[in-house]
Amino acid sequence: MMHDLLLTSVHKHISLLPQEEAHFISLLAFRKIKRKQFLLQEGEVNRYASFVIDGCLRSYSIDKNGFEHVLQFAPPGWWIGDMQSFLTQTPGTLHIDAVDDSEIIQLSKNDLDQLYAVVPMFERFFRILAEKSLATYQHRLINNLSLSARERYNNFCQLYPSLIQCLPQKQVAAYIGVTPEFLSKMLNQHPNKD
Amino acid sequence: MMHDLLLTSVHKHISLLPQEEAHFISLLAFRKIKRKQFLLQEGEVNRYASFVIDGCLRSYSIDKNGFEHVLQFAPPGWWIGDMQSFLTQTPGTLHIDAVDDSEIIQLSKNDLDQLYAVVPMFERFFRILAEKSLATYQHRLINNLSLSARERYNNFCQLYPSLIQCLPQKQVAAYIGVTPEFLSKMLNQHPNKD
DNA sequence: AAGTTTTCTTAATCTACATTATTGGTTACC
DNA sequence: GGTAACCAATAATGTAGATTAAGAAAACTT
Repeated sequence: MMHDLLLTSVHKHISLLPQEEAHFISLLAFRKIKRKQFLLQEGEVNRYASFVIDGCLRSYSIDKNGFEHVLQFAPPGWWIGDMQSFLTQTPGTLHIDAVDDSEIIQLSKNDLDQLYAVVPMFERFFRILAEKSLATYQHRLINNLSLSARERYNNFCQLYPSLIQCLPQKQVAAYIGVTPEFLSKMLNQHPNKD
Repeated sequence: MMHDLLLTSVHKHISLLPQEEAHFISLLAFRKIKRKQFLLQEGEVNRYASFVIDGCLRSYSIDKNGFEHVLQFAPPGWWIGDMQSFLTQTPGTLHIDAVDDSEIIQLSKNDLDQLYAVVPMFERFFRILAEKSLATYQHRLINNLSLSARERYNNFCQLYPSLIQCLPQKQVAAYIGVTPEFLSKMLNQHPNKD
């Protein structure tokens, strides 16, 4: 069923009564996003948490020279949003769009806040998600400070083997923090060097 | 009183009954850490969440060439730990030591897990902390991908004006991701350029 | 199927930052 | 109070990766 992936993820961390689960499901909205369509643009308020069930989205910022820097790719099973904007409900700095035709499930900030009051177990669920995500970003930051471009690329391949196949090279470059030209040169001059 | 700073922080996000607060306090352990003393070393399991009430700690990793990269500074009012190690209770990759003589309050992973069961409101407290921290790391990552060393330095000064005063330059360098030599040159060649 | 857009490749040149080495100035400590 | 340990400054040299520019190869569009 449509919510299976999300419910599986929820049940991995918390147990719910049938009516709690039903209430949760009643708050969810299904939505399709076509390739290259925006889910969010810089300056907008991120009013929904979005869970990807098919396709792939990405969040990124555009710097003052017009270059894109990818914060996150979200294949099925991942949440995506502009955290800062979502938490404070103020205009954000990130763009989010679909790199493939995608299907997502959305939960509004208002509904989420009410969900916390009605089913406090969700506090735990999102605490655990946030903590794991936090540890991941800390690790990525350390990697960016200490590894070479080649090492960051190998890392990415190892961490997201499914993404490497479906993403254009320039997106990978914008994630690991090099120009597309340099990534191309690197891959063709020292192929598969590990 | 000794726990004031921590309780103020807790009350900013959640309300507690007197006996809930008393229970929380009963789980806390006070500890002093002398300058340069280790709170945690690479390969150890991080069994305690630590809240700084005086002084300043830092967490950092050491790369294969022996260079330090600072993940976080923790002045009074901040939590510090190796998140990955704390969550999984497996050996971690970070070092944590005191940059000044410090005083901290510790809460063990076991006690914290029990606290969640006894006083579920703490799920919310630590969810909020994790979410805010997550947004901060995302922002720092984007900065590292898109800004020059000079801009990252200015950013640091603006974000942590109190730290700039008490930290040696080489620690700031290890945080923003440049060598101490380059930071020194940068500051003396283009002083205060903003 | 031709045309348009996007992505990848290659190569020359450039630069932000690293590396190495030396110095002098503090602070910590037997 | 001397010596070790640490920290900042400076400078010469080196390099990973950026920039610019161009053309080739895919990939969508109609």
